[in-house]
Amino acid sequence: MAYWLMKSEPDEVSIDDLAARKTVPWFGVRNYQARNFMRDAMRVGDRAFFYHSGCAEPGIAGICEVCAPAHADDTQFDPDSPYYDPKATAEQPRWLCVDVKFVQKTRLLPLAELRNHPELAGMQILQRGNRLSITPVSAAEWAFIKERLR
DNA sequence: GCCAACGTTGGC
DNA sequence: GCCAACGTTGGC
Repeated sequence: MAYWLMKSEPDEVSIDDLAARKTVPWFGVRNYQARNFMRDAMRVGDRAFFYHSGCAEPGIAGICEVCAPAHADDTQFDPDSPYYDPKATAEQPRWLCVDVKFVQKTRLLPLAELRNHPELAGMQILQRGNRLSITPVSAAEWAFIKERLR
């Protein structure tokens, strides 16, 4: 079982939205590295920190769990979607998503606080210029952060 | 709104 | 295959 950090803009899907909907497809990933994590490395049962980005209070907002393996992201086929990709076809989808289910909402653990812990300095999300929306989290980082989410 | 960093595109 | 230009991400 592996651990992850998954970014979402709360305007689009917040931890409260996930709590209300129970499960959501992780649609809208348009980066090959993040797609490949979903396709090749994420497994049902993996857990992830649900991170709010692009908002007033960026940080970890909760925990979710992968509940379906990677499948075609429907938004790539929808001309009305901002995630539409004209080069994608049903036979050869380009973009995939896993489904995640709600596990718990936590206190908001701000990005600034993550940066304060030397134990977390190696986290990919904290590296300069990092933009990847899905990043792996080590077991040690997972345990350290979970302890501080109470 | 600004800006640094990064990924993608497309001409050559 | 190179690389400049462009668009996007995301914190501040």
